[in-house]
Amino acid sequence: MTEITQSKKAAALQATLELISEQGFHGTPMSQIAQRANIGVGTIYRYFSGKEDLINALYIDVKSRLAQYTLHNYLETRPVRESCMLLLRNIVDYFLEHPAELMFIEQYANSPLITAATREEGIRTFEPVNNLFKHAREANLLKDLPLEMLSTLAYGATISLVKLSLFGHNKLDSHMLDGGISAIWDAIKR
Amino acid sequence: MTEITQSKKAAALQATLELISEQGFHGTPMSQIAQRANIGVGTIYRYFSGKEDLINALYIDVKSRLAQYTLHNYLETRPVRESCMLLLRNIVDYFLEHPAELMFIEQYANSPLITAATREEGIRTFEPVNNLFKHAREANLLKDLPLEMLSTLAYGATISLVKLSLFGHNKLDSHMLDGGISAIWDAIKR
DNA sequence: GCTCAATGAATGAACGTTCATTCTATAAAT
DNA sequence: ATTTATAGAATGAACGTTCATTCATTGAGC
Repeated sequence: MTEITQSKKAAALQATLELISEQGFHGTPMSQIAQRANIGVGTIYRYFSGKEDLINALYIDVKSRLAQYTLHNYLETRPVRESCMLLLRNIVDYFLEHPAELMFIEQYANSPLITAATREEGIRTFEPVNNLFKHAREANLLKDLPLEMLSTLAYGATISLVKLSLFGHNKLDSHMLDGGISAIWDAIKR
Repeated sequence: MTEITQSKKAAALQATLELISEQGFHGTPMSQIAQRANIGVGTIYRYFSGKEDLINALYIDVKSRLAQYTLHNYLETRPVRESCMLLLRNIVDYFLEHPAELMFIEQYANSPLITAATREEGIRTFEPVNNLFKHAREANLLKDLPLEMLSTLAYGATISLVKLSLFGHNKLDSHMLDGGISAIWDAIKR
């Protein structure tokens, strides 16, 4: 596969992300995706077996990019609390810079269009992040609640913080975001 | 409008809720909605001007039922902290009993299908709930962060708690849910 | 007999997917 | 160096299906 053909595949994924995050899966025709990507409709079917395959590939793509950025600047050697808050701040920063990714992930994380296999692969990309939570628990820094619950609470609150900044009446500055993240830490800390 | 026709309108809304929460707006045909509601397709158009009107009416319907139940057992005379946690617990209980409502609200709260007017009307139904947060702030019980941010954090975390119980590997018992809500209170309390 | 709620067949627009064809780039032959 | 052959990437018109919406018809209540 040459670089040019790779770029067509990538263009299809990017167009799908933009359009589906605004109009939804059933609301965006393949013809529109092709138009936005500046490629022929048929070309999409060279790289993806159909519309459902396209959205599953996009899911993996977006989720792995998020997982990678979440560990941005992370150093094993820093205190656990600091690392946890950095991690949440990275999630905030990533989604503030990539709102279409946020809308897409939020809409399709629990959708029947995403296959079980795709979902599992998406979870696997987040293992390094989960390991950090395990360290925090082992250091006795977290509440006596299931680890899954603590990470879910933190993630849910973090997403709502991003949405507030993006869609609220005025976006939040960096200091305000840190205040929110600190509040989220209070929720999970022992 | 007789009781029978009222029941047809309600049946249409209920069928729309069930199907759209599973299949999405563009994924559920009007014909299927009619079939599920045991009414003719044309009948829907007697009560709603079209598919978009139908989903907007449903949005108001669901949101007002949630707002009503959120104040279940609420007494002005109780301590503010207790009231706040009751309120969050009511949201949890309501959505655990009505998962289709949860999926619907989550999918369409930020959708372009919901008009600005509908959205505003939905917000208005939650005014009594927001007033409780204002009381908590005036009593100096909350963090020095914007009120909108605190309520958003609490709501986001609460929703994620419900989702964990509904879709997690094992649902959470009442005591566990209270533990989660207590953690959420820690996030917003001073 | 009149009114109006209720119906679902009919309609035309829009959809996902296919595939015969064109285009492009590299290899082989001279 | 030039021509020819081959492979497979790219295309979009065409197909069959599905959809939201309409409306002529039916039937229940008064």
